[in-house]
Amino acid sequence: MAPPTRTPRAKWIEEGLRALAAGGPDAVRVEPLAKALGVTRGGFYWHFQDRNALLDAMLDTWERMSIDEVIERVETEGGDPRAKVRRAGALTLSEELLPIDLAVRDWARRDPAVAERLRRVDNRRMDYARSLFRAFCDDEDEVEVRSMLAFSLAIGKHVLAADHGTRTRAEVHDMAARWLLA
Amino acid sequence: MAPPTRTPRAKWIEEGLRALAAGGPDAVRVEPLAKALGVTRGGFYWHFQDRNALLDAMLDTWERMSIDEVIERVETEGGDPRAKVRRAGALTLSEELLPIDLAVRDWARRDPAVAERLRRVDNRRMDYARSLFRAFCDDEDEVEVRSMLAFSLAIGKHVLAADHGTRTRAEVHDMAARWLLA
DNA sequence: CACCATCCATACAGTCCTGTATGGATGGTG
DNA sequence: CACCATCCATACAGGACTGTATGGATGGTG
Repeated sequence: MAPPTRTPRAKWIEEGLRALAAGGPDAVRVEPLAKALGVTRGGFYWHFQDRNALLDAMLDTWERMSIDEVIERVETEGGDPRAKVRRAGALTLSEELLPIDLAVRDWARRDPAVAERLRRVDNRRMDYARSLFRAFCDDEDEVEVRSMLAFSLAIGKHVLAADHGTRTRAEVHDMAARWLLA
Repeated sequence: MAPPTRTPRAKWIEEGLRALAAGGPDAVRVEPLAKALGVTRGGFYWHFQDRNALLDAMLDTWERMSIDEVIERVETEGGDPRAKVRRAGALTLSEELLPIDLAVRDWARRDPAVAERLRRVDNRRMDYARSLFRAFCDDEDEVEVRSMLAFSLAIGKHVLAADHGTRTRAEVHDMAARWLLA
């Protein structure tokens, strides 16, 4: 019923996400992917209609990975709301997910379908952030401002290229996070 | 001495930046650029050694545009520090410069030379932001945090895809900015 | 052990791009 | 008006990739 496939669909998607993270959507090319997997393109067109079908499948798994799994992990681990905010930020922008997230974010600027997906994901993230901030912040405007700033800070941490003099980026990030969670 | 050149160097750079903003570095291709300018590639290789030389030249002019010109304009217009912060943010992420900035930021993730340029630019921006925040904020740690958050917010404003319920993005951004400038 | 689902290799036609070479065209300058 | 700097068109060779077609190979199942 389940023969041990050699290069199943998921492998192509995984390698595709790696390529996306490293070089953007234009770097997701069937031939190099096959080379990276040690095969030829032969099997690819058995799994996928064409290159676009792979791109779609990649976005599907990304959507699941970067929302459902993150929220689930944060909730099962528990902790107070402040800890959860930090944990959710750390998880969604983990070593593995961060480069994909940034690549998708850039991609969304030129592809409306990708933009729509990103909107869904960011909305769920913001909803979750709001729910956490509300636990220790009454004013609804302030909840919105803090959520927005927290999200911006999480992105900015990885996207800004500036130095911070004697401080490290992590130190500044931590001070800013403390400010937002006060 | 200066014959009215038909498609001078600057035209190629300008069109190249347009392509960069629209589709990232991979979209900066000589043939399509020529088509957009209504000529063939004939003249391109007279101005530039190769495609990479154009990319370099584009980054040169971007560096000038997005720092020197912005700071100069903010300083000549004057105003109090809080107004200057807002003005600098609005200018560096103007309709014209924003998409280029985001494209360069993404590009920097996979090209060390671009990353180095971005670092130079972001450092000058942060230095300028710090100098403005210091005008109404004594604690040096707080200056750093506010600068970092302000910069992150400016990026986040354009990069996050979430909605804000009944509020608009501009309203939330304005509330957040007020918070940071308090 | 025959069969069939699953996957792979190879070859081909077609597209789009790069960089180079070469021969103009155009218009201000001396 | 001849000249020269500046720019353009065209043609060529080569590279990387896409999608399709076709003929296997491999291994669990009945």
